[in-house]
Amino acid sequence: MPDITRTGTAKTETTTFREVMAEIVQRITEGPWGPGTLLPGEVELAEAFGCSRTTMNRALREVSELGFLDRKRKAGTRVRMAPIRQARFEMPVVRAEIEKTGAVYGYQLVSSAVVVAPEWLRLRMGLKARAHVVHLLCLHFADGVAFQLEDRWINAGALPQALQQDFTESGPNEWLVATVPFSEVEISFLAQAADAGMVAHLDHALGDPVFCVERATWWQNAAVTLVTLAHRRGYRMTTRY
Amino acid sequence: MPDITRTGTAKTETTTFREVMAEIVQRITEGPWGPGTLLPGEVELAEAFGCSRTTMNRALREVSELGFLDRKRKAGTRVRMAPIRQARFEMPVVRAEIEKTGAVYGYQLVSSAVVVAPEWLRLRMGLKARAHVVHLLCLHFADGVAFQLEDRWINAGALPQALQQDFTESGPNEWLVATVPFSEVEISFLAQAADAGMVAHLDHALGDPVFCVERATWWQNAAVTLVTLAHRRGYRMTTRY
DNA sequence: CAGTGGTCTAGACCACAAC
DNA sequence: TTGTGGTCTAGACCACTGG
Repeated sequence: MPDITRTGTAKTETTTFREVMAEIVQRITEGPWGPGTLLPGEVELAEAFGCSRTTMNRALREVSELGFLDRKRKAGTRVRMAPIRQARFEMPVVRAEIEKTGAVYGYQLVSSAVVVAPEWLRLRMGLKARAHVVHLLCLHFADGVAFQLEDRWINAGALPQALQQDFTESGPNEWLVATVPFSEVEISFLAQAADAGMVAHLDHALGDPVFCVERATWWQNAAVTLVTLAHRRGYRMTTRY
Repeated sequence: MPDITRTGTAKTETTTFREVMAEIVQRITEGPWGPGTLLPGEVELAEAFGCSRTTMNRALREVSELGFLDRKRKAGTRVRMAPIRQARFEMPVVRAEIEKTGAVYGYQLVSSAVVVAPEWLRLRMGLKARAHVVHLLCLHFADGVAFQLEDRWINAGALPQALQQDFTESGPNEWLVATVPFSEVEISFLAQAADAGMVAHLDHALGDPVFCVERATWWQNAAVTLVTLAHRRGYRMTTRY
């Protein structure tokens, strides 16, 4: 057996953990390692693949993160009976999402007000009684056609700068990500019946099914903002894996 | 903020990469490393944190995967101006989703038929003309209440066993994941108006907004199955990060 | 061209969990 | 108790890319 190890200058390319990953995935999806198979230990695999245990460990760890493997100490590495079906959606800023399709992005502030938080919002975000919030309605256009209606609440207690901010030229989202960049987020996808606001600004009839994304944001345990993004007819959020 | 530190009472004197991660994330979110900051090199950081460069590399890599950092050779490691907003949804098998809430899972086959694929399906999945498909309607219950309506098409050309399979006792999903375990998947989320089938089996009125998940699956470039999962009223798909 | 991250290695100790 | 994965280390070479 010729020496294939890393220092060799042979034509055999160095064994990288990505190659090992690829081989493992292939053995799982097409090869001999069907669902439920118990894989050999790391040491044995490393020998068989001609790499160090460290490299094999990384390969197995990453394949595991892809959802194919289940790893437990002492129990070993086992091919999952069913892969972990996890969908990963990138949530770009609306502007980027629209411009990526080649369309021209447009923005319009529909309404802006400072109000006392309604009760449902206080409960939803954990606000104090009589907390003041900024309530915004904004429209995002793709090539002049309404694409998304943004209904946003900003907690003025946590973010008093929002009271002074001017949202007539650019949306609150872009201002927020620059101001409160890293925060805890809860995202929901849901189907909603079109209300008057959506009918007025999007191409919907009253009661039409509307695909909505709701995003609540906290920063250092304080509620920052809650936003509902209503999309135009036929919108779908898609991903592959 | 996700809990990065190891669960349990790790008391080791050695600096683990999770601790390093936690510290880095804290410096980014609350500390001195605001958006745009250029971090010191790995070697310098490793010294400062009292760990090896390998460990620091792993910590930085994982923080980077969380979406906080942007790493480039020669350019160095920089704090992102805006975090990568990505939502990650786990898509459990319905049974698991229902049983996780403590409810009792129930299943019922509504209808089953072998038909020639309609044109829209042929186009959607890339099937040959006159391809035969199995068309199933199934119901999933939580504590006896209809939870999800499954409208599934299976390509009999790619999966002839489906023609013999009996789906009266358990759903096609569980059979499929055991038969075609790892495949390429396209998932869409959308809002649909309730049709007659949904009205008949779920608690919907005609035209009600229904949250649907559509999943198309291929295996080795052959279309396997297309399924639409219609959910009951008020269903939301939620995730935190 | 040179600096930074990307990765590999060999060896070691440890934590968890199955037996 | 013991086997398996989890992780750390020190040192090394390499690949990409900014200046």
